[in-house]
Order: sequence, then C-alpha cells, then structure tokens
Amino acid sequence: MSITHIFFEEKGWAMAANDSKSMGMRRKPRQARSRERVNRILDVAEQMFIEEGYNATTTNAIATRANVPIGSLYQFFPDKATILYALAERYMEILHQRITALDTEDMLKLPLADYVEQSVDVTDKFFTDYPGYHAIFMQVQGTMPEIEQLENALDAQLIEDWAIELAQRNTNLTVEDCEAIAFVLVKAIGTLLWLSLSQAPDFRKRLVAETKQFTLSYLQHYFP
Amino acid sequence: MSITHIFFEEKGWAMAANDSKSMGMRRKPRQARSRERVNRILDVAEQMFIEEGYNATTTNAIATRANVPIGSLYQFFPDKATILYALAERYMEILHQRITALDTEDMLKLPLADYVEQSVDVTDKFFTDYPGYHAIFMQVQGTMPEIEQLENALDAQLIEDWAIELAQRNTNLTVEDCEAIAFVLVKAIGTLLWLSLSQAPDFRKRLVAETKQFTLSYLQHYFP
Amino acid sequence: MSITHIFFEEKGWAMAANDSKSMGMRRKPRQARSRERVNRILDVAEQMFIEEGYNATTTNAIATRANVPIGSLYQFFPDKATILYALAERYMEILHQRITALDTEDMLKLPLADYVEQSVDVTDKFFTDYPGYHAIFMQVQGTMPEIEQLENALDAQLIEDWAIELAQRNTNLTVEDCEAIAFVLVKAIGTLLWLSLSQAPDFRKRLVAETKQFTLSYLQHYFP
Amino acid sequence: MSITHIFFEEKGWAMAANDSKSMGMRRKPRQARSRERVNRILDVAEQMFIEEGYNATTTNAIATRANVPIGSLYQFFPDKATILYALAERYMEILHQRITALDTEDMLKLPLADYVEQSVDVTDKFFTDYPGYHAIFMQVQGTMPEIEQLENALDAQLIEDWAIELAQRNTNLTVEDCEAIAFVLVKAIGTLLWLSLSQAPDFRKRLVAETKQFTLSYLQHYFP
DNA sequence: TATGAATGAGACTTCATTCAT
DNA sequence: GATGAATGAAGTCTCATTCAT
Repeated sequence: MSITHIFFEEKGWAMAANDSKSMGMRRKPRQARSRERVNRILDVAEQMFIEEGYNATTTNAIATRANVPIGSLYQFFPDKATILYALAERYMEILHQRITALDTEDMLKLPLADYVEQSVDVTDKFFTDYPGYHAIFMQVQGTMPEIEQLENALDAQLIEDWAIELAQRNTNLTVEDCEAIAFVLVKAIGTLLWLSLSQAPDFRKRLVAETKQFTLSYLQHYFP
Repeated sequence: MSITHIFFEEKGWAMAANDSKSMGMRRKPRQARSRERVNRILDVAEQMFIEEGYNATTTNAIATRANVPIGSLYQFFPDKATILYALAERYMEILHQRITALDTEDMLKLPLADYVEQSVDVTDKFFTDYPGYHAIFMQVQGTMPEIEQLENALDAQLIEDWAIELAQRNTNLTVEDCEAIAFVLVKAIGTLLWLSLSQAPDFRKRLVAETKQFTLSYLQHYFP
Repeated sequence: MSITHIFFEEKGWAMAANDSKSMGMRRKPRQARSRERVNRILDVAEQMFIEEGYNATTTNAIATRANVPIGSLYQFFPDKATILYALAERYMEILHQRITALDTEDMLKLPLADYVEQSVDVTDKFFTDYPGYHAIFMQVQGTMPEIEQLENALDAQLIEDWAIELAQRNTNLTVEDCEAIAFVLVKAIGTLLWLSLSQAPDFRKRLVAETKQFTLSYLQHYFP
Repeated sequence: MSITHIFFEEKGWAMAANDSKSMGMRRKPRQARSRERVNRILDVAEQMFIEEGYNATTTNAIATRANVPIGSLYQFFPDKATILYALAERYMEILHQRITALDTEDMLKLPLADYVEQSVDVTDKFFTDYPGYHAIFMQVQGTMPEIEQLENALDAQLIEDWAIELAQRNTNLTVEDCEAIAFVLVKAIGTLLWLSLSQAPDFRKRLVAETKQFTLSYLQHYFP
C-alpha cells in the first residue's frame, strides 16, 4: 500500500467524501434514483459554475437544468454553498483515487526525470479531466472559509505526499526543507497546468513541457 | 530609458490608467476633493472586496464606509464592475511605475542570481504592498471578461519584459522559447509569492527563498 | 359565422390573448388561485394606471394593493411593461368577444342608420365598461413600441372589419376607399366616445348622438 | 378684427403666454441671451419628449443637449413639469397667432366646402409644423391636471371659435347645438390629422381628403 | 417523501432638485 | 447671477430558501 494511501486513511478523507459533516449534505442519497439526482445536480452545477460563475448561477437554474425539482435539490443540499462543497469533495475523492493508484514505492525507484514526467502527467490529466477544479475554486478565494479549508486540505495532502517522497530520495533534507519544496512544486505545477488549459494547443504543449523542465531543474538542485 | 519603459509607452498603458475608456469612469475627478473621494471609494472597495468578496460587497456599503453618498459614487462609476476595473487600472499603474523604475540595462549586467533576487523581491514587494491584487482578481476569473482582459494585458506585459531580457542574455534562444519561459516564471512567481502572504512568517520567508531558488534553477538550465 | 370572427381566427388573436409570447407572461397561471392573483394584479394595475399614470405607478404599489407579494408579481410578469401588455391583451380579448358576438350577416341587412346606431353603441359600451382602454394607452403613445404594435393591430382589425362591411354595401368602392373610410370612422368614433366619458351626462349624451350623426352623414356620402 | 381675436383677448391668452402664473416660469427671461436659452431648452425638450417620452427624458439631458447648465435651467423652470407647461403655452401662442391671422369675416362669406377646406388645411399645417403637439400631450393625459387644463382651454377656444361661426351661418341652431358640433369637429379633425402624420405619404393625403369630406358631410347635415 | 409556487429582504441604479462656490 | 457637483429617496427586479399540498 502506498504512503499516499495511508495518509488519506489517516486524515480521514476517504470518509470525508462520503459523510455529511458540519457543512455536508442534508441527507445521504441511498436510493439509486437519489444518487443519480445528486450526481446530475453536481454535474450541472460544475458546468454552470465554470460557465457563468458561482454567484451568477442560481439554484433554480441548476435544478431546472438537472431536471430535479428545486425542493428536492434542497433536500440534498441545505444551501447553495454546500453544492460547491460537495463538488470539492468529489474532486478530492477523485484525486485521492488517482494518487493512490500510483504505486509510490515503484516511483521512488524511477530516475528523477521520469518521476517528474509521471507526476506532472498525472496532474495534467486531472486538470484536463476536471477543468472546473481551479476555475471554480479561484472564484471563491477568500470568501468561503469552509471551501478554502477543504481546498487547502487537498493541496496539503498533495504537498505532504511530495514531501515524503522527497525525504526518501534525499535523507539530508529536513522535513521543513521537503515541505517548502513540495509546496512550491504543487502550487506552481497546479497553476501552470491549469493556465495551460486555456492556451492554444501548441503553446499548451510547450507549457506542459516547461512545467516538467522547471520541476526537474528545481529538484536537481536538491537531488544532484 | 529602459526597454520596459518603452514597451509601456508603446502599448499605451500609461494613458490607459488615466483615461476613461469604454469601461471607464463616468466623470474624471479634476478637483482635489473629487480625486480624494474617488480614492477613498477605491480604498474602501479594495478592502471590502478582499474581506467580503466582490459579490458580497454592496455599492451602498462601499459608499457608506467611504463616507460618500451613493449618488456621488455613481457619478464617478457607472456601475459596480467599473469600480473593480478602476482598481485593476490602479494596480496596473503602480506596477508600471515600479517596473519602469528598474533600469533594465543595469539589470542585464547583473549575474543571473542577483537578477533573479532583485526581480523576485520587486514582485514580492508589490504583493506585500497590494495584497488585494491577486485576492480580488481570483474571484472574478472567468466571469468578467473586461477585467480578465486587463489582467491578461498586465501579465502579458510582464511576460514580454522578461522574454526580452532573456533573449538578450542568451541569443541562442528563439522568441518562442523566451516567451514560454517568461510565461512560466511570471505565473509561477506570482502565484507563489501571493500564496506566501497567507503563510506564517517563517514559512513565508522560506517560500520567498524557494521561489528564488526555483527561478534560478530553472533559468540556469537555459543560461548555464 | 361572421366575417369578423373569421378574421380574428386567421390572425390568431384568440390565441394571442392566451399564450405567452415574446413579450408575454413569465408563467401561465393554471391553478385557480394563481389565475385569481393575476386578475387581481391586472385589475389593480388598470385602476392605478388610470388614476396615477403608468409611470407614477410602482410595481410594489401594485403588488401591495393587490395583496400579492412583489416576488409573486414578478413570477407572472417579467417586468412592469408586461403588465401593461397583458392589460392590452385582456382588452383585445374582450373586444374580440364583443365584436364576434355581433352577427355581421344580419347587420348587413340593416338600414345604414340602424347599422351606425348599433356600431356606435357597441363601441360606446366598450368604453363605458373599460374606461381604462384609452386612458392607459394614450399615456404610452410613442414610448412603448410593443404596446403600440398591439394597439395598432387591434385598431387595424376593427378597421378591416368596417372596410369589409363597407365593401359589401357598396361594390363601387375600391378596397383603398373602404380602408380609408374605415380608418377615419374607427379613429374618430373611438376618440369622440372616449372623450365623451369625461363630460357632463347631458353633454355626453349629446356627444354620442352627434357621433352617430356624423358617422351617418359621412357614410351617406358614399352610400346614398 | 376677427371674432377669434377678440376671444383670445377676452380670455387673456395673449398674456398667459408671456406671464409666469401659478405654474409658470420662475423668472421671465429679459436678456436676449436668456430668451435664447429658454427657447433652446424648449426646442430640445419638445424634441426629446417626442422621441423618448416625457418621463424618459431627464432634465439633465435636456440641459446638456440645449447647452445650458442644469442650474440655469432650474432658474427658468422651477421643475420638469413647468417645461411641459411652457411648451403648451408656446403651442397655444402659435395657434392663437395662426387663428387670428385668418380673417373670420371673410371666411363666413365662403361656401361651406371652401370654408371646410381652409379650416382643415390650417389645422393640418399646424400639426405638420408642430408634430409634438399631440405626441406630447397624449402622454400626460390624466396624470398632469395643470397641463390638461391648459390643453382643454386651448381646445375649448378652438371649439368656441367654430361654434360662433356655425351659429352665424345657421341661426336656427342653438348655442348648445353649435358647441356640440364644434366639439365633434375639433376633436375628430385634430385626431385624424395627427394620426395622418405617421402614415405613408399617399395614405396620409387620402386621410386629409377624407377628413375634409367627413367634415363637409357632417356640416351639410346642419347647413343644407 | 416530493414538489414548485410563494416569499420579501435587499441589490443596483436613477434623476429631479439644491446650493456652495 | 451662473454653475454643475452633490444628494438620497425611491424604483425595478432577483433569488435563496421555505412549506403547504
């Protein structure tokens, strides 16, 4: 079992993604129909939040486009913010699955260049598959503490993962060193890959390549 | 005169920051009292946009806190969005001044490490002095084309500046190379320094240092 | 079936009065309670538009006097203008019913004097029953194209009806002749009867009589 | 001196058009510059009231388009309604001049057909020259008693003129008869000629002709 | 449980009028 | 007297959320 996996378990994220917490869903959908409805609501909300923005998207519009009565929507989600929160949780769950799918122990054996290559590609795939991730969360920066907390937790997890792997590759580095490096990498890689999404295809490819390059250059400084 | 300076002139930013354009102010404040009012409105708006978010901030609240009647606010700004736009222009003007203050010719003579050191410090100072810059514009990503355009123009300018300087340091690089590298640097440095603002002091210092390190490592790859 | 009736069907007015069109209602009231609400809104609006004028009447005042929350009002009517439009449609529907109730074929057999007598009386009754008709629409002349269009359509219909009947009474007249005569009659009779409403009872009676006389004299010129 | 003239004098209209009354202008413009300003304001207001409607036209817009500071506008006109009132007075003055220009005594000698011809033509010319007359006053029907009063007075004057002339042509008719007939004629002719303004040129000509025809037919009934 | 019509506080914005300069 | 920036009451309309059916 990968280290990442262990961390997720420890921090309770696997559960977080399914339970209703302080800011969670009102009722867990147990019936198949309900689960499908909830997913439709989240899909529609994701799309509309990206297209029109969180504030410009009305709950009624989400319900209408999801073919779900507004009353039902409010049975699953106590308020509009919770929809965003649930979306965040869904992203987290997906990212968790992707990361745990990578076998960390094998990755440690890879040469640094290959390790960077794979890590960036996995992140890139995530952004390609879920373009809403950044688009949505940027909008609520600083205005929705609950969401920000979740997002930070998500990034913190990624950072922790990197930090641990870095620590294992170079035992001379302190934990603080590793965490700072990992912070820089996760945030910089995340931003660049996200930005690359809205660029022309050729430039986008170039940006992904440069992302790998700067990651590698930076790491080579610490892992010569 | 620095290259940067020339570019700003060419592109007309210096004027853009002073004229009312398509999305500009309704009336330019010429009297001292009016100019003070407009600045008070912008200061209050900046503060509230950061604290409560753009959408949660009402025009009446801005007017009240700025001690300006709502009618007067609307004499200067045709609508709420224009306040944000004016804020963006103000940031742009300031950044323009700071950048043109650096003498580019001297910087080209600096060793790479010092060049990086200075560039990152200038950017960091800007974010420290104007913490609203990122905080505000992240919120409206994808929902306010006019603002985004302005922000992109600003970043594009910074990228162009970097690109030109890089081209002069290493004439083997193509324009495309330089622009891709500059894009990566501007966006990554911007994000990292902005994020560092909300970190604990020690970690923040470390992040600034790492930002420099990562910039240097990356550039050394191209400028050995 | 009368000619008038056929024309109304052809032109689709009967439907227009029931469907929500481009400038139509937001939601059609299907429940009895909703229909009653919509009617209360229209009644109150009619009254207030007459008493205070269209512009001086606020949507909140309408809602309050109709005992309907402002939000509900806006569920039926997307904006204030649509209330006026709906009022116009209601008048149109009523007038349509009244006109189709007259059996045109029988009227053609009447002597000219009786024909005039009946036609003027029907119009007069309409104005007596719906004093808002002219009062309201005069106010928005030249400022609300949508409404004007509807009003013109209504008058055009009346004119068309008259023109056809005139053509059948005197086959020597061209279509153009009939339409010009009908235009004059519809507009002049409409104005005079409407103005008579605000006159003292005796003078009002005299005016109705003179309206008939003037109509008859004019028609006798063409139908000796 | 014509009868009409005498009446105008008696009723004091000639003065009314120059003095500030209860609802009159704040200050009579005595300087040439002021008089010119007032006229420019009235011209602009007339145009805008026709184009945009009375309510949609702002006093600031009038002042701007008239090249008169808003403060000055309010020195001449205490409020917006007074501008409309002054416009009404200006129309009245003009109409008065036109009517007194006709020599009533000569007109009485004319055959009925020629008399009708001339009267309608004069009225038509007035509407052609001052298309705002009806356009503006229709809009404020029932919402501005002061204006309505003035308009009624104006029409009452015209009616009175007609009535007297009719009485002189046929001494068998009572005063009441003449007034009822004159009322019908003034209102019907006014409406039709005004409506004709917005019709296609050919149809407009036809309407003017029909207006003369119905006037003649109607009068022939009383003056065989 | 499911539905969707109903609710009303409150957002943005306008504009007739004033009054300090 | 002349000016035009300043004022704020009031208007239109939205939308998250509820609750009667």
